[in-house]
Amino acid sequence: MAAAIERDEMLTVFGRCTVEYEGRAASHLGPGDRLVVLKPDGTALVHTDEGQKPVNWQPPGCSHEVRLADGAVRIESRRTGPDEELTVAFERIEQVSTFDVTDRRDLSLQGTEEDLRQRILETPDLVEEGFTPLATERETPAGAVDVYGRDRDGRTVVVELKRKRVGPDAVGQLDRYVEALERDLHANAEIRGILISPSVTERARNLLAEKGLEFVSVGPPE
Amino acid sequence: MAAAIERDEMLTVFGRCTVEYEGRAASHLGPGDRLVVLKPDGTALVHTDEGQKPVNWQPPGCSHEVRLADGAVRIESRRTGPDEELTVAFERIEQVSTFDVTDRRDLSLQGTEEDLRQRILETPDLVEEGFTPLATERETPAGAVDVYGRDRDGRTVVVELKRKRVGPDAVGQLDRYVEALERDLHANAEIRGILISPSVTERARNLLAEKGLEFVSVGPPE
DNA sequence: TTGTCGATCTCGCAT
DNA sequence: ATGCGAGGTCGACAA
Repeated sequence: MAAAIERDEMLTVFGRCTVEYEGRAASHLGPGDRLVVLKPDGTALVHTDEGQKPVNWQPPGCSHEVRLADGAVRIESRRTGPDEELTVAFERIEQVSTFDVTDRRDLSLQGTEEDLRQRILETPDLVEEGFTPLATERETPAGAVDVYGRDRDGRTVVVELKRKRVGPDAVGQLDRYVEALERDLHANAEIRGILISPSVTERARNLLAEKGLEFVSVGPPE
Repeated sequence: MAAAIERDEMLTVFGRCTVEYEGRAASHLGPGDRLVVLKPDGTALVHTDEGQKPVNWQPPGCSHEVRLADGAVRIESRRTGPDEELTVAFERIEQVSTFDVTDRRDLSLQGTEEDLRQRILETPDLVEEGFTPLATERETPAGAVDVYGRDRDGRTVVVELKRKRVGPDAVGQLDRYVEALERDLHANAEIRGILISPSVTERARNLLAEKGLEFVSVGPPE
C-alpha cells in the first residue's frame, strides 16, 4: 500500500474500520464496512454503502501515510492551511487494489449558466424586445453582474441568470447588484433588475415584487 | 457484475471508458482510466485520478444495469423524476471487485451551526449583555429565524448564525428575516438583526452597515 | 491566500 | 414532490 502511494497510484481499500477527523470541524465514526479511495493528487474518500457523498474525506493536496500499529493498518491523511487530519483505522481488510492512472479530464458539459448566458447574448430579445447587452461580468461594489445592458428606452438593466428554478437567495443577489449600482452611479435614474431563470418559487416572486425587480422565464438551451 | 448488483453488493470497476450523461444537464467524457463505484442504494460514481468530486455520477435511487454490447461492457444507470441517465462504456477493464456491505452510518460531527446555536442558548450574553432567547427556528414569511429573542430594552432581536466566516449572502438572509418580521408584526418598533459568526468579509461588513444590521464575532465551541 | 459564486451541488427536514 | 437552508460543501476564477 505504501509503495502504491509512493508510485502515485490510485489505491482502494475495503474493510471494517473506524474513522476520526479533525480540522475545520471534527467527527467520529464507529466501526463499519467502508470503501476507502486514496488518489495520487492527495485526495482521500471514505464511502459507506449509501449516499453519493463520502462519509468522511480529505481534499486534494493531502499527504497520505500508511502505518502498521499492533498488526492493524492505519491510514493517516494530513494537510496544512487549514490544518486537517483524517485517520482510518482498520480492524479487518477485505481487499486492496492499486491502479496506475492518468486521465485527461476533458469533460464537456451543457446546460450550465454559461450556456444560458450565451443564449441571452445571441438573442437579447429573450430578455425583452429592444434589450441591448453591454457587458458580462461587469464589476460593481457588490460583485460581478451576469449581464449588464440597456433597455429600449436607454435605462440601465442588470440581469441575473440562473440555470434552474430559484429561491429567495437569487433575488437577494440581484437586489444587491441593483442597489450597489444605484449607489455607485449615484444616478437618480432608476436601474432595472431582471432575474432570468426557468421559474421562481412563491417566496422569490414575492421578494421580487417587494424589491421592484422583474422576472423573465428562460432556461438554458435544449 | 450483474449478479453482484442483484445481491445488493457494492461494486467497483476500474478500466478505460467513456462516459455520457443526460438529465438535469448533459455531458460527454472521452476515453480515460477511471474508477466506477456502484452502491447498493443506487448511487453511481465515476472517479478520475484527481479531485474529491466524481467527474460524473448518479444520485441514490437509480437502477443500475450491466450490458454486453460487441464484447464491451456498458454500465447504464437510470432514474426518473427528474429523468436522468448515465452510461459508462468500457473499452478495457482492469479490475472488478464486489463487497457485501452493511454500515450503521452513525457519524458524530462537532463544530456545526447547531453547536454554535447551543453555545448561544447556553450563554446568551455572548450575543450581548441582557439578550434573552425566546425561540429557535421561529417561522417568518421569509423562512425560519435561527434565534429569536429580546434585548435588555425589550426590542425584538433576530439572530442569524454561521459557523464560519461569511460573505454577502448571509447578510441578505438576515435582512430578509428582519424585513419579513417588520412587515409581519407591522410593528413600528424597529427590529434588530444580528449576524453571529467568527468573522465577516469586507463586502459583508459594508452590507451590514447599509442595512442597519449588526455583527457579533462568535464561533462554534472549541 | 482570500473572496465570490456556480453546481447535474448533496443532504436533511418540513410542508 | 417541492421549498428552504446547511455544508468539513467543492471547484473555478479573480484580486
